[in-house]
Amino acid sequence: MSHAPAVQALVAIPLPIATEAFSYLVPDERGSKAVPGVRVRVPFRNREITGYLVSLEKTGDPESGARNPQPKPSAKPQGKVLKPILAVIDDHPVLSPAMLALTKWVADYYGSSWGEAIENALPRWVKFGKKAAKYIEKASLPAETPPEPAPREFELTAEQKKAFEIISAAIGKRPPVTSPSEKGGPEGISKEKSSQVPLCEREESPGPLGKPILLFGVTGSGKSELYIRSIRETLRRGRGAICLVPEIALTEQIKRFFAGHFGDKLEILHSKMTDGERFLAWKRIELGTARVVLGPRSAVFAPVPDLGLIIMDEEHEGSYKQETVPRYHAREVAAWRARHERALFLMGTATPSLESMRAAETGEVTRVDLTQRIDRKALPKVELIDLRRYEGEKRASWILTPPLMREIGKNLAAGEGTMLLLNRRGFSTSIRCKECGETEKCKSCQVSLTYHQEVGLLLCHYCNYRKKVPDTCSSCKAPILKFMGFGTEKVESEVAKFFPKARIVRLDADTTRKKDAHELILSEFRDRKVDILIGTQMIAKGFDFPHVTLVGVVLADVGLRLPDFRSGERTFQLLTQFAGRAGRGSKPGRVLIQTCMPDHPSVALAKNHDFLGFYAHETRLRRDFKYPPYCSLVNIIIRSRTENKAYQFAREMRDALREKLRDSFPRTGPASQEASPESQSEPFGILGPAPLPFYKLRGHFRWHIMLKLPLRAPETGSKGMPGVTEIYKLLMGLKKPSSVAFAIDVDPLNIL
DNA sequence: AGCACGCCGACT
DNA sequence: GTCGGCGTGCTC
Repeated sequence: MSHAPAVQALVAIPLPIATEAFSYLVPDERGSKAVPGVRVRVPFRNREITGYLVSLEKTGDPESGARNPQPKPSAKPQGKVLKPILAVIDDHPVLSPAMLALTKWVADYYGSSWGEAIENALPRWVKFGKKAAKYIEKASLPAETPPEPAPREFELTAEQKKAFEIISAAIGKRPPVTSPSEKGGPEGISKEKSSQVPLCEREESPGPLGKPILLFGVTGSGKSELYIRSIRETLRRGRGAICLVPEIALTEQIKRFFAGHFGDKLEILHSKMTDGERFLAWKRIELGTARVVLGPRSAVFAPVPDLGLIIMDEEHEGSYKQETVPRYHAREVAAWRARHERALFLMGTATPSLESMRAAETGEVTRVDLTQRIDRKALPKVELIDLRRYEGEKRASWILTPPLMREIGKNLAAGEGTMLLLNRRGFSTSIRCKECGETEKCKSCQVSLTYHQEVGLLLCHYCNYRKKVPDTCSSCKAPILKFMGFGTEKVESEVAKFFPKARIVRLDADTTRKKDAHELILSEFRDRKVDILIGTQMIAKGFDFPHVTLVGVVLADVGLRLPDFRSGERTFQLLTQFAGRAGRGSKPGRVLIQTCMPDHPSVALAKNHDFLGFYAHETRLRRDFKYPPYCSLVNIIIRSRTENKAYQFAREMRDALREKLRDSFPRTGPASQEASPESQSEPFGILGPAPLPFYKLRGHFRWHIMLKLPLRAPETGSKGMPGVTEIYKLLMGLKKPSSVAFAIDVDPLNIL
């Protein structure tokens, strides 16, 4: 019997397991190295794996088992003899206490294990090895950056000045949580509790200055300039900053914009960098050599010590949501992190998400408006072209109407840039049999196959299945097949046909397969080696091409009929953002939108750049039908190759959830049948199981269960409602056939 | 996730 | 009689 005060450690395991952390003994000789945040090798069942030490707890006598003075709900050694930690991998923590708390919150909110959330927050190289040491020295040196051009200084407009006053006041009134620590190392959260890690339950209400800011500024109103000044102000106070952009492709654009302002204090962080580059960047950030981090959503986890500012550009962008476990939204992670590290969270966009707009309405977020473009440039004039008026009419092209054609011609003659948008790639949407009316479909997805002329194949846009164009109909063998609909490839060939001298380039998922292709195409267009840029939504996002004066939408209705409550919002955003690409230089811009639904609010209100009008319209729908931001959604997707098994398991899951939530919903008993989304009397509840819009995808049959919960229930389990953590544990505890898989998606963006 | 344990089919 | 199929359950 040992009487020495033994030390126990909680270790998070990066596997999909409901138990959030496992207890291990810390052998005396490893005591000094075993601190929260280090990686450890531990025995796990009959193998050995790497886990993350998340906290330490002292116990009297480990052999006597379960008598913990303060039993943690998380880990229960329940009388078993604990196994010892085999080795401590790191000399210094790879996770600060702040990062441990953040990843814990991510796991709880989004329904993953703590270990998975930790692994997600760390760069790849941590997983493997420690070829590290040789880089560390290099990391503490300033990076060799080529001499940068002197930053262009812009005079702020009156509106920008006012906005900046609010922002800088918010930055100024946020002292760091801890007094700058001895080493200036990665410290983050208040000392009193920081040794015991799960401190995230603490919900302090942020004062008026603790609120995030939503910078709502029309396209071209100079948001980037405000970002630069905000970062500079943050640096001036000795604190660090993170700037998030929707896509890796946009880091280049912003980096160019930032060039000269932050010198070697700027570091880029994204997943397409090599491990070596990432390691160096990570270390420079961690050591405080670099103080400004720029990158896509994953950069929200950058280990910036004494973080003072998080910027999220194009806040409404769907790419901020991760589609793999943990399915986090960088906006929520940033908001939580900023709150707990006393940083300012600054979001910017011309078309806010309904969530952020609503938050501004309720006062959780401070809204700051920029209503004018810089230099008083006018917003481009938008013209709608009603395609129904041209129906049956004889015309040269059935894709490009005469007005659009005319404008393209004019622009070419004037030597100005033109962009054409169609949010659908490929050549033909489908090919249909003239005899029986059937279209060629993907065997594993039941979706129409799209014809791609360039590769001469039919492709499935969901699973990438490809096959040759058949000579005869697959279902009735009739030999007459007709090409239906059109995509970007067809637009390209059509434009080339009518404007043979124009230099045209296409930007979509197909032309950007190759590495750097994206940047290459864009720079060709920027350098005016190309007259017309044709593409999918990829070309609508945040780019600044001053020479573009004409912007055309080939068909605005794509996506407007999708069975997704966000389709209207997405279409409005796409049209408004795309319209904003025109007239950013000295000459005014024109926008032409071809549509069959000119009266649809998403189209009609985009014509007037009327975001507030759209918000008023859309928010009414969401409130009446109880959709976000008036409720929280949790989507559970169940899939199996065997049709019956998916459905059966989905029903078992539904029953278990009903049992669990029985008392939470005022009037929803187990007897209430599958609630329809239309029933307004019962706004909250369990919907489904229902087949997903793409019932058969990649050979899997897919069902989903939707939980409609009161706001904020995922996080706190408010109003007696279980939180996601509890639901996650419940679902993980169900006995599940191995042929069935399920995924939990909290605050889903796509109901697919 | 892995990995072992477990109970039913066609093979040296 | 065994090798091995993958359904089921557990990991401090």
